[in-house]
Amino acid sequence: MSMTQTTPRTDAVTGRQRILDAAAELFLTLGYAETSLRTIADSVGIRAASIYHHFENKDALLLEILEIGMAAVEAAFDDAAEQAPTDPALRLERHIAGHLEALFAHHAFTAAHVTVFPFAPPTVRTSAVAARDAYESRWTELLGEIAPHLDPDALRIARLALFGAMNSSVQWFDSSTSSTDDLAERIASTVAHGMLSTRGAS
Amino acid sequence: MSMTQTTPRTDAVTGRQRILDAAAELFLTLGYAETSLRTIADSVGIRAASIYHHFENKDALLLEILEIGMAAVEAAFDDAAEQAPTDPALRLERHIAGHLEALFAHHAFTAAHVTVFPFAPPTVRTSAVAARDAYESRWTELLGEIAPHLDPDALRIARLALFGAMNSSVQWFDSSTSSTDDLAERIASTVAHGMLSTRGAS
DNA sequence: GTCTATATTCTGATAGAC
DNA sequence: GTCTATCAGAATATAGAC
Repeated sequence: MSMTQTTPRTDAVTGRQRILDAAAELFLTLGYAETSLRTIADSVGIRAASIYHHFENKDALLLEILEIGMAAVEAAFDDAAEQAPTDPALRLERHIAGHLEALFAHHAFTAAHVTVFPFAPPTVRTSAVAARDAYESRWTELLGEIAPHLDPDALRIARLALFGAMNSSVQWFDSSTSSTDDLAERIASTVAHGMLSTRGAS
Repeated sequence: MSMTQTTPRTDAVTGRQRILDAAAELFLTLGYAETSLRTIADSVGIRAASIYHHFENKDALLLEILEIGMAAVEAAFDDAAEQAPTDPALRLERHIAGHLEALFAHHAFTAAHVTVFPFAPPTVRTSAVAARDAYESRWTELLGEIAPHLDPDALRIARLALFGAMNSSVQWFDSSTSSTDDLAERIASTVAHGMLSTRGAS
Protein backbone atom coordinates (compact mmCIF):
# COMPACT_ATOMS: atom_id res chain seq x y z
CA MET A 1 0.00 0.00 0.00
CA SER A 2 2.93 2.31 0.60
CA MET A 3 5.51 2.34 -2.14
CA THR A 4 5.02 5.38 -4.29
CA GLN A 5 7.93 7.69 -3.82
CA THR A 6 11.10 5.64 -4.01
CA THR A 7 12.54 4.32 -7.26
CA PRO A 8 10.82 1.05 -8.19
CA ARG A 9 12.09 0.16 -11.64
CA THR A 10 11.46 2.31 -14.68
CA ASP A 11 11.60 6.06 -15.07
CA ALA A 12 8.04 5.94 -16.38
CA VAL A 13 6.00 8.22 -14.18
CA THR A 14 2.39 7.13 -14.19
CA GLY A 15 -0.44 9.59 -14.61
CA ARG A 16 -1.39 8.94 -11.04
CA GLN A 17 2.05 9.88 -9.71
CA ARG A 18 2.14 13.01 -11.85
CA ILE A 19 -1.14 14.09 -10.31
CA LEU A 20 0.24 13.50 -6.82
CA ASP A 21 3.40 15.47 -7.56
CA ALA A 22 1.56 18.39 -9.07
CA ALA A 23 -1.06 18.47 -6.31
CA ALA A 24 1.53 18.33 -3.53
CA GLU A 25 3.46 21.20 -5.05
CA LEU A 26 0.34 23.32 -5.58
CA PHE A 27 -1.17 22.61 -2.16
CA LEU A 28 2.11 23.70 -0.62
CA THR A 29 2.41 26.86 -2.68
CA LEU A 30 -1.18 28.05 -2.88
CA GLY A 31 -2.91 26.15 -0.09
CA TYR A 32 -5.45 23.35 -0.19
CA ALA A 33 -8.70 25.28 -0.56
CA GLU A 34 -6.97 27.78 -2.83
CA THR A 35 -5.97 25.04 -5.27
CA SER A 36 -8.75 23.83 -7.55
CA LEU A 37 -8.79 20.50 -9.30
CA ARG A 38 -8.71 22.44 -12.56
CA THR A 39 -5.43 24.03 -11.54
CA ILE A 40 -3.96 20.63 -10.73
CA ALA A 41 -5.26 19.20 -13.99
CA ASP A 42 -3.80 22.11 -15.95
CA SER A 43 -0.43 21.52 -14.34
CA VAL A 44 -0.52 17.86 -15.40
CA GLY A 45 -1.98 18.55 -18.81
CA ILE A 46 -5.31 16.78 -18.38
CA ARG A 47 -8.89 17.73 -17.54
CA ALA A 48 -10.18 18.02 -14.01
CA ALA A 49 -12.66 15.19 -14.42
CA SER A 50 -9.83 12.78 -15.24
CA ILE A 51 -8.47 13.10 -11.72
CA TYR A 52 -11.50 11.19 -10.46
CA HIS A 53 -10.31 8.13 -12.31
CA HIS A 54 -7.31 7.98 -9.97
CA PHE A 55 -8.68 9.43 -6.75
CA GLU A 56 -12.05 9.27 -5.10
CA ASN A 57 -12.13 13.00 -4.42
CA LYS A 58 -9.99 15.99 -3.53
CA ASP A 59 -9.73 15.00 0.14
CA ALA A 60 -8.41 11.54 -0.73
CA LEU A 61 -5.74 13.17 -2.85
CA LEU A 62 -4.56 15.30 0.06
CA LEU A 63 -4.67 12.37 2.47
CA GLU A 64 -2.43 10.28 0.25
CA ILE A 65 0.03 13.17 -0.04
CA LEU A 66 0.19 13.40 3.75
CA GLU A 67 0.69 9.64 4.05
CA ILE A 68 3.59 9.70 1.60
CA GLY A 69 5.20 12.55 3.52
CA MET A 70 4.81 10.74 6.82
CA ALA A 71 6.32 7.56 5.39
CA ALA A 72 9.35 9.55 4.27
CA VAL A 73 10.18 10.97 7.70
CA GLU A 74 9.50 7.60 9.34
CA ALA A 75 12.01 5.95 7.01
CA ALA A 76 14.54 8.66 7.81
CA PHE A 77 14.07 8.04 11.53
CA ASP A 78 14.66 4.31 10.99
CA ASP A 79 17.89 5.02 9.14
CA ALA A 80 19.14 7.34 11.86
CA ALA A 81 18.16 4.85 14.58
CA GLU A 82 20.28 2.16 12.92
CA GLN A 83 23.42 4.30 13.11
CA ALA A 84 22.79 5.26 16.75
CA PRO A 85 26.06 6.89 17.87
CA THR A 86 26.65 6.62 21.58
CA ASP A 87 27.42 10.29 22.04
CA PRO A 88 24.07 11.99 22.81
CA ALA A 89 24.86 15.16 20.88
CA LEU A 90 25.92 13.14 17.84
CA ARG A 91 22.89 10.91 18.08
CA LEU A 92 20.62 13.93 18.20
CA GLU A 93 22.38 15.42 15.21
CA ARG A 94 21.92 12.26 13.16
CA HIS A 95 18.18 12.28 13.80
CA ILE A 96 17.85 15.97 13.08
CA ALA A 97 19.80 15.51 9.86
CA GLY A 98 17.57 12.58 8.90
CA HIS A 99 14.41 14.57 9.51
CA LEU A 100 15.70 17.54 7.53
CA GLU A 101 16.92 15.37 4.67
CA ALA A 102 13.50 13.74 4.39
CA LEU A 103 11.91 17.16 4.63
CA PHE A 104 13.73 18.38 1.54
CA ALA A 105 14.12 15.16 -0.43
CA HIS A 106 10.34 14.76 -0.56
CA HIS A 107 9.75 18.41 -0.06
CA ALA A 108 6.17 19.01 -1.18
CA PHE A 109 4.92 15.84 0.54
CA THR A 110 6.60 16.34 3.89
CA ALA A 111 6.22 20.11 3.96
CA ALA A 112 2.50 19.60 3.48
CA HIS A 113 2.45 18.29 7.05
CA VAL A 114 3.80 21.60 8.27
CA THR A 115 1.68 24.15 6.45
CA VAL A 116 -1.35 22.53 4.83
CA PHE A 117 -2.21 19.94 7.49
CA PRO A 118 -3.50 22.55 9.98
CA PHE A 119 -6.14 23.67 7.48
CA ALA A 120 -6.97 20.27 6.03
CA PRO A 121 -10.63 19.21 6.23
CA PRO A 122 -11.39 17.63 9.63
CA THR A 123 -11.94 14.19 8.11
CA VAL A 124 -8.50 14.30 6.50
CA ARG A 125 -6.86 15.51 9.70
CA THR A 126 -8.49 12.72 11.65
CA SER A 127 -7.26 10.11 9.19
CA ALA A 128 -3.71 11.43 9.24
CA VAL A 129 -3.31 12.17 12.91
CA ALA A 130 -2.50 8.64 14.10
CA ALA A 131 0.61 8.36 11.96
CA ARG A 132 1.69 11.81 13.06
CA ASP A 133 1.25 10.93 16.73
CA ALA A 134 3.28 7.76 16.31
CA TYR A 135 6.14 9.70 14.78
CA GLU A 136 6.05 12.25 17.57
CA SER A 137 6.14 9.48 20.15
CA ARG A 138 9.36 8.15 18.68
CA TRP A 139 10.90 11.59 19.10
CA THR A 140 9.66 11.91 22.65
CA GLU A 141 11.32 8.62 23.50
CA LEU A 142 14.53 9.61 21.76
CA LEU A 143 14.77 12.97 23.52
CA GLY A 144 13.97 11.35 26.84
CA GLU A 145 17.01 9.12 26.43
CA ILE A 146 19.24 11.93 25.27
CA ALA A 147 18.18 14.40 27.97
CA PRO A 148 17.09 12.24 30.94
CA HIS A 149 17.27 15.18 33.32
CA LEU A 150 14.20 16.81 31.75
CA ASP A 151 10.78 16.29 33.32
CA PRO A 152 7.88 15.26 31.03
CA ASP A 153 6.65 18.83 30.70
CA ALA A 154 10.04 20.17 29.72
CA LEU A 155 10.50 17.22 27.40
CA ARG A 156 7.27 17.96 25.60
CA ILE A 157 8.15 21.61 25.18
CA ALA A 158 11.65 20.75 24.01
CA ARG A 159 10.29 18.33 21.42
CA LEU A 160 7.67 20.72 20.10
CA ALA A 161 10.08 23.64 19.99
CA LEU A 162 12.61 21.47 18.15
CA PHE A 163 9.93 20.40 15.69
CA GLY A 164 8.96 24.02 15.22
CA ALA A 165 12.55 24.98 14.50
CA MET A 166 13.17 22.08 12.10
CA ASN A 167 9.86 22.22 10.28
CA SER A 168 9.85 25.97 9.83
CA SER A 169 12.90 25.47 7.61
CA VAL A 170 10.64 24.42 4.75
CA GLN A 171 9.64 28.06 4.58
CA TRP A 172 13.10 29.62 4.54
CA PHE A 173 15.80 27.05 3.75
CA ASP A 174 16.89 26.56 0.14
CA SER A 175 18.20 23.03 -0.21
CA SER A 176 19.36 23.69 -3.76
CA THR A 177 22.04 26.13 -2.64
CA SER A 178 22.87 24.84 0.85
CA SER A 179 23.41 21.42 2.36
CA THR A 180 20.86 19.99 4.75
CA ASP A 181 23.72 18.34 6.66
CA ASP A 182 25.15 21.75 7.35
CA LEU A 183 21.77 23.05 8.49
CA ALA A 184 21.31 19.98 10.68
CA GLU A 185 24.70 20.50 12.29
CA ARG A 186 23.90 24.11 13.10
CA ILE A 187 20.47 23.37 14.51
CA ALA A 188 21.73 20.36 16.42
CA SER A 189 24.61 22.34 17.87
CA THR A 190 22.27 25.07 19.07
CA VAL A 191 19.76 22.60 20.47
CA ALA A 192 22.49 20.61 22.20
CA HIS A 193 24.79 23.31 23.55
CA GLY A 194 22.88 26.56 23.06
CA MET A 195 23.35 29.72 21.08
CA LEU A 196 25.50 31.38 23.69
CA SER A 197 28.06 28.63 23.73
CA THR A 198 30.98 29.07 21.34
CA ARG A 199 31.27 25.32 20.97
CA GLY A 200 30.97 24.24 17.34
CA ALA A 201 30.90 27.78 16.00
CA SER A 202 33.90 27.66 13.74
CA MET B 1 -4.72 53.39 2.72
CA SER B 2 -7.77 55.20 4.19
CA MET B 3 -9.40 52.09 5.49
CA THR B 4 -10.46 53.82 8.66
CA GLN B 5 -14.09 54.68 8.11
CA THR B 6 -15.04 57.97 9.68
CA THR B 7 -16.89 56.44 12.61
CA PRO B 8 -15.71 58.21 15.77
CA ARG B 9 -18.01 56.14 17.95
CA THR B 10 -17.40 55.82 21.64
CA ASP B 11 -18.83 52.31 21.93
CA ALA B 12 -16.77 49.72 23.75
CA VAL B 13 -16.67 47.14 20.97
CA THR B 14 -17.80 48.47 17.62
CA GLY B 15 -19.36 46.33 14.93
CA ARG B 16 -16.17 46.74 12.99
CA GLN B 17 -14.04 45.35 15.81
CA ARG B 18 -16.37 42.41 16.27
CA ILE B 19 -15.96 41.55 12.61
CA LEU B 20 -12.18 41.72 12.97
CA ASP B 21 -12.21 39.48 16.03
CA ALA B 22 -14.48 36.90 14.46
CA ALA B 23 -12.59 36.89 11.16
CA ALA B 24 -9.19 36.54 12.84
CA GLU B 25 -10.43 33.58 14.88
CA LEU B 26 -12.02 31.88 11.88
CA PHE B 27 -9.10 32.48 9.52
CA LEU B 28 -6.83 30.92 12.11
CA THR B 29 -9.05 27.91 12.73
CA LEU B 30 -10.37 27.15 9.26
CA GLY B 31 -7.99 28.99 6.97
CA TYR B 32 -8.49 32.06 4.81
CA ALA B 33 -9.94 30.53 1.67
CA GLU B 34 -11.91 28.04 3.75
CA THR B 35 -13.67 30.85 5.63
CA SER B 36 -16.49 32.53 3.73
CA LEU B 37 -17.81 36.00 4.47
CA ARG B 38 -21.11 34.34 5.31
CA THR B 39 -19.41 32.29 8.02
CA ILE B 40 -17.84 35.41 9.50
CA ALA B 41 -21.16 37.24 9.34
CA ASP B 42 -22.93 34.35 11.06
CA SER B 43 -20.38 34.42 13.85
CA VAL B 44 -21.01 38.14 14.39
CA GLY B 45 -24.75 37.90 13.96
CA ILE B 46 -25.09 39.98 10.81
CA ARG B 47 -25.40 39.35 7.06
CA ALA B 48 -22.44 38.96 4.75
CA ALA B 49 -23.28 42.08 2.77
CA SER B 50 -22.97 44.21 5.93
CA ILE B 51 -19.27 43.45 6.12
CA TYR B 52 -18.73 45.57 3.03
CA HIS B 53 -19.84 48.62 4.95
CA HIS B 54 -16.73 48.24 7.13
CA PHE B 55 -14.19 46.70 4.77
CA GLU B 56 -13.56 47.12 1.08
CA ASN B 57 -13.32 43.37 0.50
CA LYS B 58 -12.18 40.12 2.04
CA ASP B 59 -8.50 40.78 1.32
CA ALA B 60 -8.59 44.12 3.11
CA LEU B 61 -10.03 42.37 6.14
CA LEU B 62 -7.16 39.92 6.25
CA LEU B 63 -4.57 42.63 5.70
CA GLU B 64 -5.84 44.64 8.64
CA ILE B 65 -5.74 41.54 10.84
CA LEU B 66 -2.12 40.98 9.89
CA GLU B 67 -1.29 44.63 10.57
CA ILE B 68 -2.83 44.46 14.04
CA GLY B 69 -0.85 41.31 14.80
CA MET B 70 2.39 42.88 13.66
CA ALA B 71 1.78 45.99 15.75
CA ALA B 72 1.33 43.77 18.80
CA VAL B 73 4.69 42.01 18.51
CA GLU B 74 6.42 45.28 17.68
CA ALA B 75 5.06 46.83 20.87
CA ALA B 76 6.23 43.81 22.85
CA PHE B 77 9.71 44.18 21.39
CA ASP B 78 9.76 47.84 22.40
CA ASP B 79 8.81 46.94 25.96
CA ALA B 80 11.51 44.28 26.19
CA ALA B 81 14.10 46.64 24.70
CA GLU B 82 13.38 49.20 27.41
CA GLN B 83 14.18 46.74 30.16
CA ALA B 84 17.39 45.54 28.47
CA PRO B 85 19.17 43.48 31.16
CA THR B 86 22.93 43.38 30.71
CA ASP B 87 23.17 39.61 31.01
CA PRO B 88 22.80 38.25 27.45
CA ALA B 89 20.80 35.17 28.48
CA LEU B 90 18.42 37.30 30.52
CA ARG B 91 18.08 39.85 27.75
CA LEU B 92 17.24 37.07 25.28
CA GLU B 93 14.70 35.64 27.70
CA ARG B 94 12.96 39.01 28.09
CA HIS B 95 12.54 39.35 24.33
CA ILE B 96 11.37 35.77 23.92
CA ALA B 97 8.88 36.28 26.72
CA GLY B 98 7.66 39.49 25.11
CA HIS B 99 7.18 37.83 21.75
CA LEU B 100 5.31 34.92 23.31
CA GLU B 101 3.14 37.15 25.46
CA ALA B 102 2.13 39.16 22.41
CA LEU B 103 1.56 35.92 20.54
CA PHE B 104 -1.03 34.76 23.05
CA ALA B 105 -2.46 38.07 24.24
CA HIS B 106 -3.55 38.89 20.70
CA HIS B 107 -3.64 35.29 19.70
CA ALA B 108 -5.74 35.17 16.55
CA PHE B 109 -4.12 38.31 15.12
CA THR B 110 -0.52 37.37 15.74
CA ALA B 111 -0.93 33.67 15.04
CA ALA B 112 -2.37 34.61 11.66
CA HIS B 113 1.16 35.64 10.70
CA VAL B 114 2.35 32.11 11.38
CA THR B 115 -0.24 29.96 9.64
CA VAL B 116 -2.46 32.03 7.36
CA PHE B 117 0.11 34.47 6.00
CA PRO B 118 1.87 31.83 3.85
CA PHE B 119 -1.37 31.20 1.94
CA ALA B 120 -2.63 34.77 1.84
CA PRO B 121 -3.35 36.21 -1.62
CA PRO B 122 -0.15 37.59 -3.20
CA THR B 123 -1.39 41.18 -3.00
CA VAL B 124 -1.99 40.83 0.73
CA ARG B 125 1.39 39.19 1.29
CA THR B 126 3.10 41.99 -0.61
CA SER B 127 1.38 44.63 1.49
CA ALA B 128 2.27 42.94 4.76
CA VAL B 129 5.81 41.86 4.04
CA ALA B 130 7.56 45.17 4.75
CA ALA B 131 6.40 45.29 8.36
CA ARG B 132 7.38 41.66 8.81
CA ASP B 133 10.86 42.27 7.42
CA ALA B 134 11.35 45.24 9.73
CA TYR B 135 10.46 43.13 12.75
CA GLU B 136 12.83 40.38 11.66
CA SER B 137 15.62 42.91 11.25
CA ARG B 138 15.24 44.00 14.84
CA TRP B 139 15.69 40.39 15.93
CA THR B 140 18.71 39.91 13.71
CA GLU B 141 20.33 42.93 15.31
CA LEU B 142 19.45 41.72 18.80
CA LEU B 143 20.82 38.23 18.27
CA GLY B 144 23.96 39.65 16.69
CA GLU B 145 24.64 41.57 19.89
CA ILE B 146 23.84 38.63 22.13
CA ALA B 147 25.87 36.09 20.16
CA PRO B 148 28.63 38.11 18.45
CA HIS B 149 30.65 34.96 17.71
CA LEU B 150 28.13 33.81 15.08
CA ASP B 151 28.76 34.57 11.42
CA PRO B 152 25.88 36.09 9.38
CA ASP B 153 24.86 32.70 7.99
CA ALA B 154 24.68 31.11 11.41
CA LEU B 155 22.92 34.16 12.74
CA ARG B 156 20.24 33.94 10.08
CA ILE B 157 19.68 30.25 10.76
CA ALA B 158 19.60 30.83 14.51
CA ARG B 159 17.02 33.58 14.14
CA LEU B 160 14.78 31.60 11.82
CA ALA B 161 15.03 28.45 13.92
CA LEU B 162 14.19 30.48 17.03
CA PHE B 163 11.22 32.04 15.25
CA GLY B 164 10.13 28.58 14.15
CA ALA B 165 10.32 27.31 17.72
CA MET B 166 8.50 30.29 19.22
CA ASN B 167 5.84 30.67 16.57
CA SER B 168 5.01 26.98 16.38
CA SER B 169 3.78 27.32 19.96
CA VAL B 170 0.54 28.85 18.69
CA GLN B 171 -0.28 25.35 17.49
CA TRP B 172 0.46 23.45 20.69
CA PHE B 173 0.70 25.77 23.69
CA ASP B 174 -2.38 26.41 25.79
CA SER B 175 -1.98 29.81 27.44
CA SER B 176 -5.13 29.31 29.49
CA THR B 177 -3.60 26.50 31.55
CA SER B 178 0.11 27.42 31.46
CA SER B 179 2.05 30.62 31.84
CA THR B 180 3.81 32.14 28.84
CA ASP B 181 6.58 33.30 31.16
CA ASP B 182 7.27 29.70 32.06
CA LEU B 183 7.30 28.71 28.40
CA ALA B 184 9.59 31.61 27.58
CA GLU B 185 11.99 30.61 30.34
CA ARG B 186 12.18 27.05 29.04
CA ILE B 187 12.66 28.04 25.42
CA ALA B 188 15.16 30.73 26.34
CA SER B 189 17.10 28.34 28.53
CA THR B 190 17.32 25.79 25.72
CA VAL B 191 18.25 28.38 23.12
CA ALA B 192 20.85 29.92 25.40
CA HIS B 193 22.49 26.90 27.02
CA GLY B 194 21.16 23.91 25.07
CA MET B 195 19.05 20.89 25.82
CA LEU B 196 21.95 18.79 26.99
CA SER B 197 22.98 21.23 29.65
CA THR B 198 21.45 20.66 33.07
CA ARG B 199 21.58 24.38 33.78
CA GLY B 200 18.12 25.73 34.58
CA ALA B 201 16.49 22.31 34.50
CA SER B 202 13.79 21.66 37.13
C1' DG C 1 -7.69 6.93 -19.13
C1' DT C 2 -9.19 10.89 -20.84
C1' DC C 3 -12.65 13.44 -22.72
C1' DT C 4 -17.20 16.71 -23.07
C1' DA C 5 -21.11 18.24 -20.88
C1' DT C 6 -23.58 19.31 -17.02
C1' DA C 7 -25.70 19.33 -12.25
C1' DT C 8 -25.41 21.58 -7.97
C1' DT C 9 -23.72 24.38 -4.57
C1' DC C 10 -21.16 28.05 -2.88
C1' DT C 11 -18.36 32.06 -3.42
C1' DG C 12 -17.23 37.27 -3.32
C1' DA C 13 -19.42 41.15 -4.47
C1' DT C 14 -23.13 44.91 -5.85
C1' DA C 15 -27.64 47.60 -5.74
C1' DG C 16 -30.79 49.67 -3.33
C1' DA C 17 -34.59 49.69 0.45
C1' DC C 18 -35.09 50.87 5.35
C1' DG D 1 -25.45 50.08 9.57
C1' DT D 2 -27.91 46.36 8.41
C1' DC D 3 -31.00 44.35 5.55
C1' DT D 4 -33.08 41.58 1.13
C1' DA D 5 -32.31 40.24 -3.37
C1' DT D 6 -29.43 39.00 -6.81
C1' DC D 7 -25.52 38.40 -9.99
C1' DA D 8 -21.65 36.19 -12.28
C1' DG D 9 -18.19 33.07 -11.77
C1' DA D 10 -15.96 29.15 -9.89
C1' DA D 11 -15.97 25.10 -7.16
C1' DT D 12 -16.55 19.81 -6.57
C1' DA D 13 -18.43 16.10 -8.48
C1' DT D 14 -21.13 12.92 -11.78
C1' DA D 15 -22.66 10.70 -16.29
C1' DG D 16 -21.53 8.77 -20.17
C1' DA D 17 -19.06 8.88 -24.93
C1' DC D 18 -14.69 7.45 -27.05
